[in-house]
Amino acid sequence: MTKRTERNRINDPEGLRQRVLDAAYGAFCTRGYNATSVHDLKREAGATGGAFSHHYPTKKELGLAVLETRVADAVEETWIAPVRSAATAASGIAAVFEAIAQELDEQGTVSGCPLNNLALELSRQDDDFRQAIEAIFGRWRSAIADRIRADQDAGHPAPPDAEATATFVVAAYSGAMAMAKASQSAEPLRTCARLLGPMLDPNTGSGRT
Amino acid sequence: MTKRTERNRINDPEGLRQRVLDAAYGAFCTRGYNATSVHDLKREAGATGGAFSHHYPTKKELGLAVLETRVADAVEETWIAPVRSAATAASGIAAVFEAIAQELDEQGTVSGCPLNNLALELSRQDDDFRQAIEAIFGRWRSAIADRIRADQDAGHPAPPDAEATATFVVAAYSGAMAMAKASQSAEPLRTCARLLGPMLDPNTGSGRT
DNA sequence: TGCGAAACAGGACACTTGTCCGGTTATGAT
DNA sequence: ATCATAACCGGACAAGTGTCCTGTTTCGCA
Repeated sequence: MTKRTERNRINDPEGLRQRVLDAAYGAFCTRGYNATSVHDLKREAGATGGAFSHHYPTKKELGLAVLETRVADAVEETWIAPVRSAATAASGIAAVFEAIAQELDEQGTVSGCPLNNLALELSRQDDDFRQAIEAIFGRWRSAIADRIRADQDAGHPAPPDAEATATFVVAAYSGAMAMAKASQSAEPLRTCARLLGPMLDPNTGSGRT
Repeated sequence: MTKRTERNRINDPEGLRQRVLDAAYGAFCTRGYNATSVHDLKREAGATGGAFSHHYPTKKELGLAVLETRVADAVEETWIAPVRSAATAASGIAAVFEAIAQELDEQGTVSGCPLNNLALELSRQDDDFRQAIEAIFGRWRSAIADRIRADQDAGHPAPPDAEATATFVVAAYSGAMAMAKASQSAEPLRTCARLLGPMLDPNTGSGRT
């Protein structure tokens, strides 16, 4: 009785899992976790109910998977790797700010920082989410702090307190992105990058007065 | 035959409206807009369905009312008024950071900045929300910029670009609060306040090296 | 005192939410 | 070829979602 359906189905568990993760990551970033229904995700990922809940039994498990894979990777690729491989912490951070600002200009709309979006929405909703988010924030901050310490050791001009400065950089970026989202403009990002620069490289501080 | 019910009902439209606003403000701050159902709000505010939708026909209208009254007032009271009446912009901003950090320590949990929470959740969900949020951000930033300009005019040590600095202060606070929420600790707030200080009052910058 | 409008009561309404279930198909090891 | 298991199908399910509707009660005003 179910003979008439397409008889060339193949199992692709990993592929389906990735499609679901991609759909969920995109939806969570633009619409948010609570505003996204699993029904929408099934449709966008092209997954049936059975397959969906086979891989991700609950929405929460999917959310954690999105955080630990997609969101963590995004932070790694857009922040950690560029800062680590830059000439100095100051130049690397400035480059990241500018790259993201340009990206926002190109695509016209501002969805905000994925980590920050989910952090504010889910930190108090569930402690498992909170811990996953805190861990990503921690790695982000540590990567910047490591880079500043490397500058210090190499004799480059660098702020004295690496850990505190790293916290400050992450905060300035997160807040700038929040304002950018509210105004749908990359301007707050560029403004903050400009004021952050002299702080990271004390030598360039007294250029304009 | 509804005679048996309590026959001493009195109409208190303004009081009910305030109770609903209070309940909604509290719920939106701690749980978020989308995670809060109107059913919960009815119960918490002690309002029946009829009364509720008489004053706030849709959830969106209630959300906008919460933004324009409660959230706007909160920003006014905790940020704008203290900064305006402080001796200098630097001291006022430092005092606000510390006051909020102490408040977080006392109550144990960190729900985050109400404006920021709603900004990230609703800015892309509905443009009416976005505009209301952007307006509050604008007033917040302007108040700080005005205070910096007043310092400049009075000959106090002050950063040169008042508008940009104001944006930076709001961003640093918003981001610090996001990290505070993720870590459930006031420490990011204090760290950022400490690094922000020398920037607002250039004279205290070279104290420690 | 009467009357129209506002305030409120309480439930109906259609729809969506997330999860679960019995059955079917594919796949790898034997 | 056999068989256990993972992968997948498609719909059922109860509980909730936001909104609306018909009455009833209160209240300002003439």
